[in-house]
Amino acid sequence: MGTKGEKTRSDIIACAKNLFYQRGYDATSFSDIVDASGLYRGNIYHYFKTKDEILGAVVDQYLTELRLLTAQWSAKYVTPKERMLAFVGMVAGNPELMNYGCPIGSLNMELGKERRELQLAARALFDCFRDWLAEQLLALGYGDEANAMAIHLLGRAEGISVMVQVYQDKKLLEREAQGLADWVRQL
Amino acid sequence: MGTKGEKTRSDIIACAKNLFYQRGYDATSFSDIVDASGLYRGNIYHYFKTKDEILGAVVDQYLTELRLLTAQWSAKYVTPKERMLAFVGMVAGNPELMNYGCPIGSLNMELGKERRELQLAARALFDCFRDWLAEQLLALGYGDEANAMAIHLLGRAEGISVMVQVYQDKKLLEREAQGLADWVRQL
DNA sequence: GTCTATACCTTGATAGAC
DNA sequence: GTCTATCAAGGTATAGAC
Repeated sequence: MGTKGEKTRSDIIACAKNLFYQRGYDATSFSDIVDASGLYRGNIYHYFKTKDEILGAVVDQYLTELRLLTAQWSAKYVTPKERMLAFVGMVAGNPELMNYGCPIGSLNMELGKERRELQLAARALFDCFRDWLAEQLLALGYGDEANAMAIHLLGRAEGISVMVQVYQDKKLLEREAQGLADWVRQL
Repeated sequence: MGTKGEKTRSDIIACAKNLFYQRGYDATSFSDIVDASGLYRGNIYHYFKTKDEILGAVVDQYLTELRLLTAQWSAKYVTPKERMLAFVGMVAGNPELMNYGCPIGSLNMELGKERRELQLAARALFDCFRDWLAEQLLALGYGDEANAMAIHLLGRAEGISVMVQVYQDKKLLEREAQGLADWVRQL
């Protein structure tokens, strides 16, 4: 596999990732990806036979990024609370939420509607955060509850994403993120 | 306007409402609505010129239902807390959340992606719940915060919907709904 | 690995007979 | 108000020359 091919491939993935996030998976056509990438139809078909295949690669790309992100947080912050606050900070400091919502949440919701095979792959992105958060909660001394608490935290973050996207209100984001940070601190 | 026409029209709306919820707005084609309704293409075009028009009618239909629902809660329950618990109970007792998520939330998220004109109409559904919840919080003695608290409650409910749809876990729904009910009780 | 051309299907939308 | 036939546009998918 040559270097040029790898670049083309990753360009396609980056383009599709953006479009899927900003327009949604269904609303993005194969042609949209062709246009946005500046490549030729057949060239893209050389790498991916179907749109679903591209989605698989996009999810893999997300997964790689999320693993890197959580690893960086683990390296940068020492205490479990600081680490979880880094997660909350990511939500609070993401103004794109107002325009397109949470990339992971919106993708899962869309695929969760009668496309469960595809959603199962996208669910791994939630698992990634959930497991990392549960690790921190275990370190804080929570035992069996750690997993449920991690899902609670994730759900709160998703709820904030939804409301922020619906009302496009920066104050709302700040206020709710603050509330979630408080929840982490009182653990 | 004849009775028959009214029935046909409401049949179209009911069909589209179902499909939009179960598959999503983009994933539902005009032909899907034709097939599901059992009517003929041209007949549907007689009532609605575009798919967007059908969406508008579906949103209106939701709005009518939500207003009826909150009015019924207001009539059935006396205290503000009981009323808000009725809202939480609706979330807890809705197993369809596992399959398709929150109808209002998923519709808004989908339309919120570069289709803001359409999403603005769908936002009214959130406003309906928000205003009614804020009323209850005002009655509880919360002043300026009532609105923000109503949005917090709505957001929590949306977050639960997302996580339940993603993990399709009934225990998760029960546990999180319980937590939300506790939050209402401690107000 | 790059690019052109095209086949074929589904989409939203319409005109007009009944 | 009901139904049929059809439209142009845009969709996915593919073959094959370079």
